[in-house]
Amino acid sequence: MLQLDNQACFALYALSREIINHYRPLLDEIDLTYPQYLALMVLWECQPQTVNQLGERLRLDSGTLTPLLKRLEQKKLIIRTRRSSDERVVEITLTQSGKELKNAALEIPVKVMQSMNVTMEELSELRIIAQKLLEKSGRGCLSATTTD
Amino acid sequence: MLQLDNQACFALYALSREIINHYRPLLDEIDLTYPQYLALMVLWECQPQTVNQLGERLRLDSGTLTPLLKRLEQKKLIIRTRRSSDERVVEITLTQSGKELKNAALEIPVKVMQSMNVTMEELSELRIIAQKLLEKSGRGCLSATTTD
DNA sequence: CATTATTATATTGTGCGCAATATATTATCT
DNA sequence: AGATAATATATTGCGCACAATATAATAATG
Repeated sequence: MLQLDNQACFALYALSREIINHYRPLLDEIDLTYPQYLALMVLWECQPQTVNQLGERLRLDSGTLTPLLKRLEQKKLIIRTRRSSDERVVEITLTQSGKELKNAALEIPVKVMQSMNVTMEELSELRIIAQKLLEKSGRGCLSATTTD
Repeated sequence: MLQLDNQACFALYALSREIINHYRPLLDEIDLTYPQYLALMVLWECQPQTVNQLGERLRLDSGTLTPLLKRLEQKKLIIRTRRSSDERVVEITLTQSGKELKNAALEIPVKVMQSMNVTMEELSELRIIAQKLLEKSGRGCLSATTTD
C-alpha cells in the first residue's frame, strides 16, 4: 500500500522531467530553458511584474529567479529596473525582442504534444487533477490569475 | 488552446516540486534527499543492482547517479564495487544500515499524504494517467519491474 | 592477435531549486 | 526623529538533471 503512493510521486516526478526533455530541443532553437520559458510566459500574460509576483505565479523563490532573470536580461529579452517609489522591488519588463519571441514560442506546445504522442484530453485530465492537488496541498495560486 | 496544455505541463512541474517539498522535512530526519530516497527504494526492492539498472528504473543518467551514489556511500548506506567479471560495471549493494533504513522510511509516504491532504484515490488516479503518458512518450520502463 | 567498435561509468560545465543568510529599503512605534 | 520591525531582493552553498566529453574495459572483426 505504501509503495503504491510512492510510485504516484515518482511517476509524477519522472513524467515532469520527461515532458521537459521533450520541450528541450524545441526551446533550444530559441535559446531558452524550460524555467526561462515559463517566466516569459507569465510576462507575456501580464507586464511588467515584480520578482515577487513572478515567484508566486511560478512557485519559485528569489534564489532561483534572480540568476534566471539576469540570464534573460543578458539575452536582451527583459529589463530589470528598481521601482523608484520603492527601491526594494525589481520590476521586470519585456524588451521588444522579448515580446516578439512569443510568436516563435506559440507553436512549441503543439509540437511537444505531437512528439510525446499524447492527446489534449489526456493533458487536460492530468492538469485538472494536478491543479486540484496543488490547491489542496499548497496555497492554490495556480488558477488565481494574480495579474493585478 | 495552446496556453491550456502549457498549464498542464506547468501544473505537473509545480506539483512535482510541491510533493518533494512535502517529503523534505520527513526525509531530513533520515538525512536523505528525495532522489537519494528513490535510489534506495529501488535497491530495497532488488539488490544488488548496477548503475545502469538503477538509471533505467529512475530514468536518470550516470552524470546524476554517480555523485548521488557516492554520497550514499559516504553515509555508509551502500557499497560500490566493480564487478570482477566485467570491470566496467559498478554494482551497488546495501549495507546493513542501508537495509535497516527502510523501516524508518516506510511510514513517510502516509505522512506525506496526510500533510498534503490528498486521498489514496486522487494519488492513484494521478499515477495511472502519469504512467500511461510515460509509456506513450518514453520507453515505458515504469511498470516493467526490471528486477531481473 | 591487433584494430576497431561498443559498452559502462566517470568527469565537466551549465542551470535550476531551495535553505540559510545578508543587504537594503520602507514602515511602525514610541 | 531614532530605534525596531517588516519587506523585497540578492548571495552563498549544496544537490540534483542533463549534455558533452573522457576513460577504461570488453566485444567484434579482419
